[in-house]
Amino acid sequence: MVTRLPPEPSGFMHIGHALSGLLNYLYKEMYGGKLWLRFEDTDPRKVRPEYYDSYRDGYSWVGIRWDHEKNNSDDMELFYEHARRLIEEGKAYACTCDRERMRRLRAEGVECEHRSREREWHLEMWDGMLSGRFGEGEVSLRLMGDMRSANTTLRDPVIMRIVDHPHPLKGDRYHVWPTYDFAVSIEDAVCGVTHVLRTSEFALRNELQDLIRSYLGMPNPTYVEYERFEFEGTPVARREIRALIEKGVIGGWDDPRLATVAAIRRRGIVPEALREFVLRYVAMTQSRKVYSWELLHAINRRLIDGTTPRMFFVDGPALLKLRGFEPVEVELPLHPEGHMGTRKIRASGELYVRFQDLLEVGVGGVLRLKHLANVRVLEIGDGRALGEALPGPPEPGMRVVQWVPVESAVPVRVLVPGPLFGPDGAFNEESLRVVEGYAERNVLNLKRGDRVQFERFGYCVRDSDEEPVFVFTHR
RNA sequence: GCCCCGGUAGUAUAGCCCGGUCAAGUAUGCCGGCCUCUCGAGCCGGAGACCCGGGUUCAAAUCCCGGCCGGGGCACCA
Repeated sequence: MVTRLPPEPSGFMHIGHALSGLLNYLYKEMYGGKLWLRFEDTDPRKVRPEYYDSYRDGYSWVGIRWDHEKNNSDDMELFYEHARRLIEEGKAYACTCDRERMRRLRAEGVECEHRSREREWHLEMWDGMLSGRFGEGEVSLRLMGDMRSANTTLRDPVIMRIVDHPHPLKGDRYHVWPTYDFAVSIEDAVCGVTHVLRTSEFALRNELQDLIRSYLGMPNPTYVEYERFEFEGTPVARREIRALIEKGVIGGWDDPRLATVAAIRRRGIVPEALREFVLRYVAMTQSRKVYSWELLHAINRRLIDGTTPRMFFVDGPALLKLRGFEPVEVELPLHPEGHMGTRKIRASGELYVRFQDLLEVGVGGVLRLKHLANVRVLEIGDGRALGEALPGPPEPGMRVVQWVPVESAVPVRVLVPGPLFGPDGAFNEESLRVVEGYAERNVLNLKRGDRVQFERFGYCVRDSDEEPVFVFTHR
């Protein structure tokens, strides 16, 4: 069994590519087969050199290991050879119709006069294409298909066309490029691909690609189609994302609200979570699916929980002064199960706690400063309060809260991404909330990419080495 | 407009091909409880679905027909 990953290096890799890649990888692993990474880079105008690596990195990151790699652009001579053979055998012809006319005739199912020209003329035109005698759009090579087929892709599609634009890898060495269907058909056969697992927008092309191969005497693969993967409130279409970036609505391709691999990685999703997600929730059915992020987040949470240290972060802080409190240094576990060691915090009589907690406990109420002391609230003012430390251990029923000493508090910002679009398709103005507050000093020991769970707030990833800025992963 | 393909709880899936064991399983989310010095983890319990209408059959989520709804394709892009 041989499967393949066929990315077009023309934009950033997103979660859909990762999921689809995982499906191909997992299947070939299951059957002990081979996997190809093959770049579909036959449109010189769209391909950008930096995206080749973006896919290699992305696939590697999710844990995919491929057995072979190539670029379609490496096989230009092969495409030329097969194209010529098709003309010689009367299976392809040169056509000088302009784009508009070709489109109309194909829609109407009508053959043009070029189709019935003599073979020598087609051969001569083909040679002319290769030698640079024609400019872009003047001639193209078409497959002898079926102009009356209900499947419109079979109506003599163009298989080779002239492109006057340098290719990022090949420079201006080639001016005649294969179209997608021609390149894929040949490459899948050449690579020995036995199973094509892909999204269903290609379904109509199966018949065409099989036809091309039958003309060339090549074997066909088995096709398995499934719907594209969408996630709630998150656009995946490149042009849509590009528009958002250009409008300045989002920061870039790794904006944490996005579903690009760069974004979910930055946000703290681990690759194992994606793998488990595929096994558990992804089915190769053709029904429409819009996954909710919760499904992925729940898996991710379980995976990172045991190895993520806990720290204190107070959002919506209020200054709490404690009457009669002796400064102490407390040592608290980095993880409730105790296997991650401890951290220390020196606490004095002035602390930040969540104002909301104070309000909910109310004057006269008692709350527990976790691992520090019980406190009776004496007064609550505007963003400040006065309390009295009580001796003794925590008692059942007390609200246990996080706290940060004023003198060592680190001002922290947490970027909390939400859905970019609401269910009605309207842009979500609050898609990125910036939560400000104070965190314990120990957060400064965290490096960019390190995760923490801010207790009673959620899992976060440090986003910058210079500043204490975090990205919210999930609850 | 033409051509394909789908429709199981809020979400994603299992079951459908080979009709009965499905008064429909699982996960997540939600609600309630237990546990816990986090609103995290863990444990227990609860509510929640076969798009609609016909047909075939002793029996239909499963087979057939129609309708409705949804998705995709109709480039010298991939």
